[in-house]
Amino acid sequence: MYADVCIDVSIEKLDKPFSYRIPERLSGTICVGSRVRIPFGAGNTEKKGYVTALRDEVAYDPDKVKDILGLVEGSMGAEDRSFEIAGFIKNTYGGTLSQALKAVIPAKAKAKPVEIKTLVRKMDKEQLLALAADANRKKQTGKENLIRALIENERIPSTWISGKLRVSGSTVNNLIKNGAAYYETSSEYRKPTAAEIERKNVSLNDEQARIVDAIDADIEEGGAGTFLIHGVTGSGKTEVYLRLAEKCVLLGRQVIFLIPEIALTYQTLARFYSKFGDRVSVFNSTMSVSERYDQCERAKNGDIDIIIGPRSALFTPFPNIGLIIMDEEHESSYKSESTPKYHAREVAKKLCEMTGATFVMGSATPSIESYSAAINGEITLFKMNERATGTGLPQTKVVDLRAELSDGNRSMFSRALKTCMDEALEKGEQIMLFLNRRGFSGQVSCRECGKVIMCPHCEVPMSLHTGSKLVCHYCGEITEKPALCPSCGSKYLAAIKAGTEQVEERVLKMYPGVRVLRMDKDTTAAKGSYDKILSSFSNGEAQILIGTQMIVKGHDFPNVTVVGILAADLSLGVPDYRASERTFQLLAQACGRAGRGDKPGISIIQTYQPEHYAVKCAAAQDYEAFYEEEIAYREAAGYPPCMHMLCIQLFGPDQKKTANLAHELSDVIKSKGRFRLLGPAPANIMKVKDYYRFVLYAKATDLDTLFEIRSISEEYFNEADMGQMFVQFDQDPMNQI
DNA sequence: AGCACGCCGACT
DNA sequence: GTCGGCGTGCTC
Repeated sequence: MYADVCIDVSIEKLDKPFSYRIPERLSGTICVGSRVRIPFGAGNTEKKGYVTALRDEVAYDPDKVKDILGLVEGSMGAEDRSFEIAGFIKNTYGGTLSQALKAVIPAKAKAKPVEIKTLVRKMDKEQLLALAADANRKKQTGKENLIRALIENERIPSTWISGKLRVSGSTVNNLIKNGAAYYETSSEYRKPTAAEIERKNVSLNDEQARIVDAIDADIEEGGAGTFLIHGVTGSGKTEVYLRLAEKCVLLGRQVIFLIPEIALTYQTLARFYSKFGDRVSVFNSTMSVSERYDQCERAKNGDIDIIIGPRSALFTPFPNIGLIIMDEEHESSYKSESTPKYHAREVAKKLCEMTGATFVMGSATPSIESYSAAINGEITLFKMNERATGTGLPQTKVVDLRAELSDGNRSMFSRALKTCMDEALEKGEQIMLFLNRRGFSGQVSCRECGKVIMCPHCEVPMSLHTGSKLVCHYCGEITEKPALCPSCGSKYLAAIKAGTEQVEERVLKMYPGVRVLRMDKDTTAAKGSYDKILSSFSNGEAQILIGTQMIVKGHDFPNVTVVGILAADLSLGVPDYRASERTFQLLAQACGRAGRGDKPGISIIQTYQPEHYAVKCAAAQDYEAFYEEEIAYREAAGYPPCMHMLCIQLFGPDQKKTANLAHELSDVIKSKGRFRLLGPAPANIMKVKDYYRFVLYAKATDLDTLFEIRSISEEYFNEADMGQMFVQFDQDPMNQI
């Protein structure tokens, strides 16, 4: 008997099955998914891998086939299921099988924390410069590069060395031997936090009961149905989830409850804890390897019924999944941002098909994909319109910043917002100022008429480069920046810039002595500072909270009566076909933040584009109207979900070579068939860490065409002289890193 | 990733 | 010539 083994190395060249003989003594103990030890390479170094298939004969030269050494002790083999999912991920999103397996297997080994190896500089810079010069003289380019990197950085993670720098291990060893640097290994351990218990007894309203009954029926018959609950904030979705979970557990099946990374709030957790006690567990990315392992063991042994966690919780090895719930379905954190770039929504769907589980998604602002699937009848839609608590929606007011400007108000606060802030401060109420900073990428807009310069071919805003050139990041179109606004002729045509720091400065100038908290990437860099800022605001330690996206998610502040959205349209200008959708979601969420307590609240949306449908619909809290406009745009412009897209990203240290590779690839793809290609164009952020990035977009009405393009590309890259260049595929180009 | 082979500069 | 070291290519 022979076995195909997928070896534990995430190098594309090795991403193929290697055949091994199963020796007599092991026959019967090895099956598909087994974790095995195998001799590999000329030196027969011991490697680990997963058995992907069993077979009676091998295609490879039988004389060269080696024996499997044995099973790996104390490790989790890949369950049949994780294997199937890994295959699905690899096929759908690209990447290697071992990468997919790594994403899918929740806990690999029993103990052993992940070791992070870092190369640390030991010699002083002069000595290293001498070494570098020596290496240069001997034409040892790899060594020279490594030394130069070491001169610039005191510490170099080992992933850089093999990845970015492409320096071989022997070169590193040589440097260590010379005493130029040494390896440092470190590991991290953290503990999961326990949520406190809070009991609540809620009865369902008619709307909730109707939904629970319908989905219950599907759970009971194992119908593997997919449901979307479109419910406004505060409509009691969590209670519905709880009832469904309860039903599922009663039937002896397990529940996976997915939440966006950022929304790991105690409010939700506490409600699950109070209902299910220690039969529920939490999974999160900061947990140590052994903690993860424990969770997996508990799940496998039937010690828990419910797991709550971000997208990785999807891979909990429950024996009999009956229900997967995805809360805040539209959140972008459900998509993995590193290879394999899978989307938890699609993987969850697949998992439900495999296990006969029911899939329930919920959101106040569903993604266009899901809603369109619901409209087309592919999934079942439920609406929850009643607010369970009975409080009305907050009042919203849209302020036209162009009018403010023409009335002589050049400050970032409109008169309406200023008045509301004055009043709230006087009454001792709290204020949230939300700065939509997503569109920082240099879109050019007219300060007088609000016109944003768009690419003539792609309907995305163009970005300003080197002061005078406008570039489209989707198709590569380049034009000169016009001196005057093409729409109204104004000379106030400039890239918009605004940051939370400037806002804070202004607020302090306007209200001296008022306590202000700022929350953005800078102030939340330290671990735990996120919760700290939110809780100190919640305790009333500050009256004004200024922040980016992160302040609008989840948290309830009952004392907040004014929400100010400064420059709402900034995120409309992101070169992304999803800009309107993101803007609508953010605005709708932000508006929902005001008046969550018993006091009435007001949200003020300041914008240069008050007539834009994303702004108008968010202010009116009208999702359907927004959807109609947005789907029409996607249909007309050929964007998902009306068409599928594939993003091919090319990275390389040499701008010209990388661009050439991108062009050659484009030609190769075009020569193989009549495919719809856009680009190549420089990526949104073209140069990151000395690597230049180029992107190519492919569009198709069916996914198979895109898969075909991907395999053509992969084939091309296997034969091309890639040097230090590499490539990434992304089935959904939402986040161009 | 890691091992062997082979090429190239440096040194006896 | 030989030695030592780094680039290159292959691994069931």
